[in-house]
Amino acid sequence: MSLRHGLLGLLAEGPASGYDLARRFQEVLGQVWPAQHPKIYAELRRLADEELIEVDAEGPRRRKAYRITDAGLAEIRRWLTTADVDHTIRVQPLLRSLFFWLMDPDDLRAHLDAEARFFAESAARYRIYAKAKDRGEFGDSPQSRSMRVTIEAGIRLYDALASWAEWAKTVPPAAATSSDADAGPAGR
Amino acid sequence: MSLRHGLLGLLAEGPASGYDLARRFQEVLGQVWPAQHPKIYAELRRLADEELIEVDAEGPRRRKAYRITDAGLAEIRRWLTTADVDHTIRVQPLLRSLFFWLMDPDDLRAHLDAEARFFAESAARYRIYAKAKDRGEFGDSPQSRSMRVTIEAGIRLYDALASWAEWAKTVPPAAATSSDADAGPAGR
DNA sequence: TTAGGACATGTCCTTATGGACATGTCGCGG
DNA sequence: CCGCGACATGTCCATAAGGACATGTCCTAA
Repeated sequence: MSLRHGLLGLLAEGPASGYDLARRFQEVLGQVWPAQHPKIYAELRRLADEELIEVDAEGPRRRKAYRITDAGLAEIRRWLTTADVDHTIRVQPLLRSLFFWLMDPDDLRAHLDAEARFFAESAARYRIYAKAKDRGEFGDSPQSRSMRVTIEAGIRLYDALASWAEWAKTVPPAAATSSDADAGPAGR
Repeated sequence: MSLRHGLLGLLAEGPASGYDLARRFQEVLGQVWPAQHPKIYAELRRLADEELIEVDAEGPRRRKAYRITDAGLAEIRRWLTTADVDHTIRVQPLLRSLFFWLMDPDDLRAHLDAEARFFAESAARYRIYAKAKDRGEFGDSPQSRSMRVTIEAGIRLYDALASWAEWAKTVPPAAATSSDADAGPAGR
């Protein structure tokens, strides 16, 4: 359950409404931590019940901005320092790659081309963010520095995946010269 | 819902029981695609209901081995070639890094040390697998080649994260010289 | 003045995931 | 022959996540 702490962390930067948070989540973490608004509104209510956040202001259109409380700040800090990190890397392309041997070589090449392109584009997108930050467009607050660190992770991860996809194209699907006997259920 | 296709893919390599599949999932994909046995058994039953797999043999201790059917093979191939890839990279350390500014610098350094160590160890673990495969310990079937590709992704991803964590340690937490005025709710 | 788009918050249902708990079998070593 | 560890399969519950559907407001431009 990291959404909870994601929200607390974002609220630590300053008051925001559920709508704001949904947008920020989508923008900054869309590729990394998807969260749709129903989940966010529900979680905000729960956080408010537990007094980790409180209503800061009510605006037009039923807008309700929340502010983090001292208890909330303590909780996010506790999470950051004492809670175990979940090291699971849930990346579907990795799962798929286990089964590449089931694919027609031409389909596979096309697939890897598309994947490499996608990863490279994602890396480029994060690079643009990083450049903007390095130019000072987001100021130089501690928060923006942390964002820069997150962005760097995105760049490195997507670069790694892009180069992996390129490399994967160079791996021949099966032993080229020797016995091709045991095709098993995969035989076409 | 990729567990379904994960199971189909593993069964495409040959018959296996739920227990076997749970072990393989844990072994090969433990860090990437966690799946505990209750889910696996339930999904196998559903797959059998839809006749994408069928019972291959029953052994001692209620052991039931499943075999993929032609329909199942067609389904996994369909998934691999036509289904959209989910490009979400669900990595909790990235989410956490957005909030590093909330951490005490010493805690953060210790945290990044531990993270770097963990990522480097994971990369090393995958490297050992890769070496074994390259020495021919897993034979040279198409399946093992795909596994080699998956392992390579693991290596590159963990290397990227390890170097990122090292790099992150070199980022000063905030503007060193200039104004340190607006501490906001984060002020200690 | 009115239609459309961005703002803003929700309900409801289904499926997924994690984790605790339960049950029983087989083989082996002491 | 008895106990233990690996084998093997499940139920049950709580929470998380995804996605469809619903509702209404405010502002702006045609």
